[in-house]
Order: sequence, then structure tokens, then C-alpha cells
Amino acid sequence: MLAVPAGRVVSYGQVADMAGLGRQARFVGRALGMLPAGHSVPWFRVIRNTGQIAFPPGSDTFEQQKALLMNEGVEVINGRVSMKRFRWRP
DNA sequence: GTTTTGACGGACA
DNA sequence: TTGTCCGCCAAAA
Repeated sequence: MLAVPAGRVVSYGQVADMAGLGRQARFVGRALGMLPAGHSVPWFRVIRNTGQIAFPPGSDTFEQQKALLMNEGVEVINGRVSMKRFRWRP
């Protein structure tokens, strides 16, 4: 499921692979953008493989996601999530 | 049926 | 680890 633990972020490819889509990460993004307003999917925890948010800095969605991630305890710097914390053990 | 864009991924510097 | 370039897949125009 798209249930990602709080304080943890997953890349689109991760979700795609988990959903069985394979390398269709784009499909995931499209599906998320197609989600209604009352969705129960933590889309804000879904970021790119590079650790950068899939939104241009300054966008409303970007700020929203950034705030949510920071709220979860994820370090968001310069519109980028410190994936060093998700690579190997800290 | 063909072309373009996209909430992307992986490799190289 | 971060930044940049190329390439892959599917949906929309």
C-alpha cells in the first residue's frame, strides 16, 4: 500500500515497484495528481529518487509538502530531503 | 495513429 | 553526496 511510515519518505520508483508498476514512476506521479482532495494517501511523503521534491520551489504544493515533511521530522533543505538519512544507517 | 509532455530513474562528472 | 544529461513508459492532445 501507499502507507509510508511517518518520518520516512519514498521515491516514486519505490512506490511504483511496491505497487507492481515497475519503473513506471511517472504513472505514480500522474495517479497522485489525479487523486481527489479527500485522499488518504500521504503523497507528500513521495519524492523523487534524487531526494528532491517533485515541485518547483515557491509553489504552494511545494511549501505544503515541505511543511508536512518537516512536521514528520524529515530534514528538508533547499527544497530537498536529506536522503543521506535514508541511505544506510545514520 | 503519431507527437509531445510529464509530481521520474539511472548513469556520469 | 550533489548536480547535470539521457533515456524509458504511459497518457493526453
